[in-house]
Amino acid sequence: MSGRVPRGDGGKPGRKPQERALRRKEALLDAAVALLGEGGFTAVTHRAVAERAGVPLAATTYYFSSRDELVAQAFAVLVERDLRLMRDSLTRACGDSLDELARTLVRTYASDRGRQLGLWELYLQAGREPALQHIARAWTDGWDDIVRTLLDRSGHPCGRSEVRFVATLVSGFWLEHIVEARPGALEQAADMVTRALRAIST
Amino acid sequence: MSGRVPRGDGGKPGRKPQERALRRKEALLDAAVALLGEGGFTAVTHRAVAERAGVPLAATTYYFSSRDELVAQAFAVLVERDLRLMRDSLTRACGDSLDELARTLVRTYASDRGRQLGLWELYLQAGREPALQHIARAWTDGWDDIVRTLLDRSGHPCGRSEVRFVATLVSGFWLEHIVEARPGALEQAADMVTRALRAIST
DNA sequence: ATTAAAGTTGGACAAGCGTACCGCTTTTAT
DNA sequence: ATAAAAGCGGTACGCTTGTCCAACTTTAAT
Repeated sequence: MSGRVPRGDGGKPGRKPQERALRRKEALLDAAVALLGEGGFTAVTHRAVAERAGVPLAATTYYFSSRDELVAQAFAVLVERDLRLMRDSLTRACGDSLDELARTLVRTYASDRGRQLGLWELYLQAGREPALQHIARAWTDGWDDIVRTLLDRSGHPCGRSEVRFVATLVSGFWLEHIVEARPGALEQAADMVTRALRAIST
Repeated sequence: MSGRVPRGDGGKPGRKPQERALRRKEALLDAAVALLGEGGFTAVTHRAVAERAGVPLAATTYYFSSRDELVAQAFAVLVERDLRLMRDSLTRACGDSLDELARTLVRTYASDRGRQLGLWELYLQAGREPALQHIARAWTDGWDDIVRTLLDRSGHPCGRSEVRFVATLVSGFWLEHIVEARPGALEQAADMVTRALRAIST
């Protein structure tokens, strides 16, 4: 038999993967992530991903055993990148005042609508596919962690419940803004978050 | 030519639609709504809807000019039913205490996971398809209205911002619970909502 | 040098999809 | 009665999809 199954990750040593192959797999994931942001879940097809990554169609089935696995890995990458971007953006500018803090929280969420839509789409998909569950939870946990760090550093340390409170509220406003794009929603959200912060800091 | 286009809604009088046809269209919408809850957006195909409704395939294209329109109308029906169910359930049991109010708010959200998943799925889809925008907004507005009514009747009247605050918070917790299904999430959510209500009632 | 694994690829397959056609029956206004 | 509109539905077209296969080349351990 010829070379099937690049690495099920749990088998015998065999040969070590070649560098070019790793780059190809990465390119495929990048393409999948980009497509997911542009056209959503249904846009991530084998052919579209392959063409975008500049590789032949058959390469997609060589590196990913199924479409579900490709989508799952793309979801994981997307979550990882999103959390890092959010962390970087939030830890940089960090004012002391509650109002400024709220404004920073809300503003950061407002970048790259397509990517965020894709992210939420996959998050929702996790409600039906158990294989995506742990990635969805990792997103929530990571976001909670960022909010906690931010609150701590701003001189408003608080418990788990309060963190969940702020994180969920911001996520909720964010989702609404991404989907409905109502004018002035961002400012209102910032006001509400300010109020929430004031509520938990007493 | 024979009978094409049942009613573009905006044309000449022509003939009035027959009763059996209306029931059929309703059956198709019911089937679409059910399928959307069971299998999500992608499960709503012409063939699946037709089979479910007990009508031949061609009937779906007769009553709906395209799949997008079928999905859009199913979305509208789903929103309408959801809001009514929520309104009925909430206005019935209506305690006075903040804690009881919060618990009622959260508990009501916890019914029929599949239907809720489908609803959120379509809501998110509205972020990409402008045709769905007004339905998504109707859902948000309707939910806001229910929350306002509930707060008013419980002796905690408040302004628009405060209503948005509570509505978004509850929706956020709800969405998390539907997707991630973490144990104890409902109780935590109720506590947080209680805290939020206390924050806005002072 | 040999050999087996890994990587690579064009092409094909069955299945499912949205949609359109067109002959047919039923209703209804005249 | 008659004709037009509306309802009806079997069938098929063209397309996209996920997945697979068999042959080929490259890599690396022996």
